[in-house]
Order: sequence, then C-alpha cells, then structure tokens
Amino acid sequence: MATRSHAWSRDERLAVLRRCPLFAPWPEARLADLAAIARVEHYPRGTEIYAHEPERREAFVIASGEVEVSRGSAAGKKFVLGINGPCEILAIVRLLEAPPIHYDYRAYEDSVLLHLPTRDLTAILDADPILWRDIALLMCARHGDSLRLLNDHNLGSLDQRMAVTLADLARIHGIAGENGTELGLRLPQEQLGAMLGVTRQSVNKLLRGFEDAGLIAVDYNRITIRNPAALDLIAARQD
Amino acid sequence: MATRSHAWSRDERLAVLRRCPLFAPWPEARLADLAAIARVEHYPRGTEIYAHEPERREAFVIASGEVEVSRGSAAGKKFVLGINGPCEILAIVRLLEAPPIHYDYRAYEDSVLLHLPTRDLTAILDADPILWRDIALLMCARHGDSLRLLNDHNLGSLDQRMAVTLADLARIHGIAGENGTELGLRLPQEQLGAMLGVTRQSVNKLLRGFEDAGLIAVDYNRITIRNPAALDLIAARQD
DNA sequence: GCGGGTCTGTCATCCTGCCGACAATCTGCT
DNA sequence: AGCAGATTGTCGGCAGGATGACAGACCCGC
Repeated sequence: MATRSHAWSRDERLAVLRRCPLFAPWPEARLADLAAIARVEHYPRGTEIYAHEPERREAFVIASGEVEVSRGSAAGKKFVLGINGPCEILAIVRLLEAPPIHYDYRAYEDSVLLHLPTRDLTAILDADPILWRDIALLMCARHGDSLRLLNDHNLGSLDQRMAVTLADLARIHGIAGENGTELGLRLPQEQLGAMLGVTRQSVNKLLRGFEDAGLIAVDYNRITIRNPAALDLIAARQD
Repeated sequence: MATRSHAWSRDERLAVLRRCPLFAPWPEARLADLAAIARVEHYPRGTEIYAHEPERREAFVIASGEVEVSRGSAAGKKFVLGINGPCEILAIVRLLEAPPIHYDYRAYEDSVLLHLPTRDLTAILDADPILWRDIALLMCARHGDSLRLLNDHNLGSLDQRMAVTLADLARIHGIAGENGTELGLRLPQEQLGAMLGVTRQSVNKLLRGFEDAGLIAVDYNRITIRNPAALDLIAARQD
C-alpha cells in the first residue's frame, strides 16, 4: 500500500515536526524523541493509508500532501469528515485504548506522512507530562470543530454549509499550494457531496447558483473561488 | 438565576468529586484543591445555567439532576446536543482561551452543580501536569461521541437515530434514577425532535411505529422503554 | 373543579433533496 | 487519433420531512 520512496534523514523528520503548531513549542529533546519514533511513508494520490483497520494504534502527521478522512456505510454511501493539509496531526483519538470511532484515511494528493505509534507517543508524553496539556487543548479545539460541523448540519441551510465547506477547503489548500489571488480546488462534485451529506446532483445545482452569483467558477474537476469575502458572508449568515 | 439552597460542606463537595470517573483516580490533595475552588449552585428544573454567555470561563460538574446542552439559531430553532446526568463534567472546552463554539446550558431537572472556574482548574492541573493526561483522554472520548453523532446524522436513517437517542437517554436516566425493569423517560416529543433535528410531527409518527412494534410505550410527557434489546438492535443496524 | 398552559394526534399541502437515467464532456493513456 | 474511465449537466418522478392548522387530552395551581 505504501511505498517508501526514500528513508528520510533524522534532520528532515525534525524539520517537519518543527513546522507543526502542536509540536513547535516543545523542547528540543522531545522533538528528537518524536523524530526517533516517526516512520516516514509516501502515499501516491488515491492510496489508502489505513482503511478498515480499527485495531491500528498509530497517529500520523502530514508532512506534505492532503489526506481525506472518511467513513463508509454498508449501503455504499460515504461521508467525508474533511480533507486535511500539511502539519495536521490525525488519528490522535487513537491514543485511547478503545477508540470510540474509526475513520478511514486516504491520500487525496500525493502525501508524505510521519507515523507515530501511540504506544511510543504516550511514553514520550508521560516522560514530560506537561505536554499532555497541549494534547488536551488540541482535542478541545478538534472537538469544537466537530461540534460546529454538527450544528451546521442541524441548524444551517445547505447553501450555507456549502459556503462553509468551500471556505475551509480553500484555507487548507492555501496552506498546501501557493496562494494566488484566485484559488482553484481540485474537487469533484461528488466529493463535495460526500462532505455535505448530499448527492452530486444537489451539489451541481447549488454550485450553478453560486457561479451565477459570481462567487465561484466551476470547471471540470475544479472549483475556483472568485469572491472569498462573499462566500464568508454566506457562511456567517444567521438564519 | 441560581438559588443557593444551602452552602455545601467541604466534605460534601469532596464526595461528589470522588464519584466522578474523571476525578476518582486523582490524589487526595488534588481533590481537596478542586473542592476548594468549587462553587455549589442549585438550579430548579427549567432554569438556565448559562445561556448567551460566551465569555464565561467555567466548567461544571453535575452533582445531581440533569442538564440539557443546546444551541439556538436566529430562526428560533433549537438543536439539543444532549442531556447529561450526574458525574458528568460539562463546558470543559472552555479550558481554551477562545472556545471554538458556545452552547447554552439549562437544568432539565432540578440540579446541583459544582462550578469550576477554568482559571483555577488549569492552575491545579499545571501543578500536577500528569492530570492533563486524563483531560486529554476525556476529550478524546468526547470528540468520539460527537463524531459518532455526526455520522449518524449523515449516514443513518431517522428511525435508527431515534433508537440510538432513546437508548442513550435511557442509559443516562438509569444513572439518575433507580432502574426498574421498565424505564420511563420524561421527554416531550418536541424535545426529542430537537435532539434529532426534526419536527415534533415526524417524531410522533415514528414513535407510533415503535409503539406498534412493542418497543416502547408512549404517554403524555413520557416514553417508556419496553424492549431495550430490540431498540439496540435497530440502533446497531447497518444500512 | 376550573382555567391556562403544555403536550399530543392528525391532516392537507408544499418543498427539498433523492433516485434513476442518459447524453455530453473532459482527461489520461496507448 | 482513439478509447476507457471519470466527471458533469440535466431531467422527471418520487419520498420524506417541513409547515401550518386545529382539536383534543393532560397537568398544575388557584
């Protein structure tokens, strides 16, 4: 599944960790410990990172690329929780002995990941327990994100949710690529539908409306944000 | 808003904290510290605990009673995240300087709460930082809960969601009250609708179906679980 | 036991998004 | 150039839930 293109040097792994907001403030010695336990893997676009492996106890950091977090149903439907960019740490919930939920991870673009076995990670944290504080605060933030999503699904209208999602994706993609005045997202409408919990047809109609309003441009496999400010305005609208 | 029925003794406050799964394993000295910062308040059924106070930086522990966590929209709709019973710690996300989301808290039954100002709480945690570990793991669990909810809303059918919700409420209520063979919940259909994100009419029709199937009994202001096993079966069904 | 507030049962109507289908278009590869 | 696969544009029919309305039942306090 994963192809190790080349073994990264310890310094390269350190550099990646230093760029992560979570790890950046940590003492050098701890970063070195992390670098020591990190396993580098390269995943080409579309590859599964781990799917259907509820047992696997590894968190990972995105060194480069984009990773889709999703969950399938027996009926063949798929719900995409989000697409994450560089410097994010994922699967952190697997710190728990029995993770309360299991997601599938897939490389949405060519990606390089640093795998951190939770066993080794907790050992490092226990050695310098104030670091648990950072983990706790990170989890608070994550929890807030999912609650916001839950609220949007229950209280917000569909066009609003789409505006929020597009703005989020633009922000993540802005980190991954260079940011010009206009931002093009490689994003099939079906994918967007899976994030919003609706069908591609519904997405298509909505996108059309947004395009007519001059907010975005819709092309094959591509959505370009033309007016981010107006998008944010819709996203923030109170119903 | 809150009426302090009587000032609880330090030992009474300690006893409450000791019953919480989160705090129970903590050293005596820390529990004493917590008891020292805890402010006891009593809220009659229906009272707002804090609503529309995004600035307030206090977590709280439910000593007794039940607390509804909800969020309103400008359109007058309300989404109820859940109803929590004794020994739960709520508003923990306010440990963050800038909480990412704000919920309203209301006493669903007569309740006694221990308020813990986050400023004092973090001081205690920082003094014995391994305790942050427990907070981090708690947040992982909470995060998992909200993710599960999010998934149910996106992938599951409505009857399934209702089965899950009823089972959850029964579990919480089983802690609050005594558990006979049959469990009656004081639960207006509108309330259930607010938890599921649907109208009371839709809930009514569904409840009727469940009642016909012998799963529950529906009375005025009351839903009685008759066949918990069958309910769990629906909840666990894979679509 | 009376009255106001709350909750339930039920209906007809509307609307949003789903489903299935099909043609057209684009991309990447040979 | 040509082909296979993926993506888009679009339609009509359909279903589930929203909405608004109204009557009736229930509870609690006076």
